[in-house]
Amino acid sequence: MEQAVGVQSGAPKRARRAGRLASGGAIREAAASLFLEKGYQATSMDEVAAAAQVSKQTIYTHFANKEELFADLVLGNAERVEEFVSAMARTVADADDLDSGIRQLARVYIRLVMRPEVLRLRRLVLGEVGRFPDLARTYYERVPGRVIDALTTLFTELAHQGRLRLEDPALAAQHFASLTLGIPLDRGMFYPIGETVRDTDLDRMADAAARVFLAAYSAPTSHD
Amino acid sequence: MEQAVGVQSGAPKRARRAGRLASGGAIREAAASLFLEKGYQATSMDEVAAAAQVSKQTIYTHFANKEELFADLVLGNAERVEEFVSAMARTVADADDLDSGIRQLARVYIRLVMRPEVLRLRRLVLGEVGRFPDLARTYYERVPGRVIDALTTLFTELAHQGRLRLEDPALAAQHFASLTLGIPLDRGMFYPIGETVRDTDLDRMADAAARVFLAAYSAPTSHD
DNA sequence: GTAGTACTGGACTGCCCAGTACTATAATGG
DNA sequence: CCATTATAGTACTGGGCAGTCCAGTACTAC
Repeated sequence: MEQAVGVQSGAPKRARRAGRLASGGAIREAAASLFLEKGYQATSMDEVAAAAQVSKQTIYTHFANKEELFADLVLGNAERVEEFVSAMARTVADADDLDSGIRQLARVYIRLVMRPEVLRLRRLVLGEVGRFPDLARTYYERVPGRVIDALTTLFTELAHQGRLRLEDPALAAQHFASLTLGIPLDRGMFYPIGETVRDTDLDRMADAAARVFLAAYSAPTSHD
Repeated sequence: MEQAVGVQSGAPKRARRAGRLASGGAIREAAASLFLEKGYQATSMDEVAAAAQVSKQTIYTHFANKEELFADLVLGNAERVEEFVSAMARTVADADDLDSGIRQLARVYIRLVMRPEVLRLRRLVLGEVGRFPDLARTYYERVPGRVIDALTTLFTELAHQGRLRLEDPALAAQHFASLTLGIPLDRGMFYPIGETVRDTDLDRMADAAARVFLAAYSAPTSHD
């Protein structure tokens, strides 16, 4: 039972990466692709190493273990929500009137959430709620929860301006989010990717959601 | 390497089950509990056998393999949706007026979906979309999709009676479902069980959803 | 009583996987 | 030119798990 005799004579088959620690990015990418595709348990560290064209040992110099790699993927892009949050405020501010602003807001929102990688990430996190409950909670707070908070702030402002009529801005934000995402999201979660809804259909649904929202919340003596 | 010498001398430690095939039920129950608690991959057949107080071999006489046991759990209670579907129609028919009927409908709907075992089942199915895409699709069609269909039928009827004003009953059904379930469901999916929302809070949310729905869809010259 | 059936209990096979150990090689910095 | 560091490559450990096999036991029907 000889072990690690180490008479390696093979020629180097793989180009070294240029920069220091540059393989960290490749590992992240490979892990993201595999986890999102196959799930946490079904993805082995050997597969990640192969996909990243990296040795398994290298993964373990960048990440303590599989769980940490997973958490990095789930929360890694959470800051990018801020971009969307500020884009939301601009969308409404730049609109000609409130109706078209709300309609446009619904359109960008639903397109953001229905992106295949977002749906896959949601599935991934939900599937592991049992194993990583804290991660799921943190993800919810930082991503969908953050958007709801931003909507609440936005609607509070619009109510102060007399452009929306509402008592509870948080509730209105939830109603807007539910109406906009609603069924497409629920359905999209259950159906495998590749069956993405067409953009024109998403726009139609967003417009319908905006119509219902405005019927309940637009100020009676607004323009139009 | 002797194998299966078979000098079993232990006394029978476990009472035999009375009826023929009675252990099938015990296996189903144990599997449901474990799968819903820990997920598909993290649950071993040995655990199921132990929880059902049944030998592993017995499981394999009732179910061809782990996958089939899983599918049985996911789709096993799908027919029970019909009970809810007919209860829905009755809820509205029995109500004093349309507003209270819709409000009551929202209340029973949200309570149905927010039950912990429903949330867990949804998580379980979503987490395995990658492995069992057909199962996820079938589950969606038979359970949440079935409810949407029933709502569509109901709203079509109410529109014919002149009690709702709508062009697209399917869209209205989706809006009703989204408004009612919406955020509580989304949030409930991400947060571990045990943090169930109080019934009074659910009622408050249901009433608010009904209010928005009626603002957009109730016929202008209705009673009240 | 005899045959059939449902079951127990446990061993066993074959496989997979997270994480580690160890040696060898390339790039970088002094 | 040498030391350090990141990396490759690969074998290995320790463990788990699906599914099978087999010997033996209870219960039922005839």
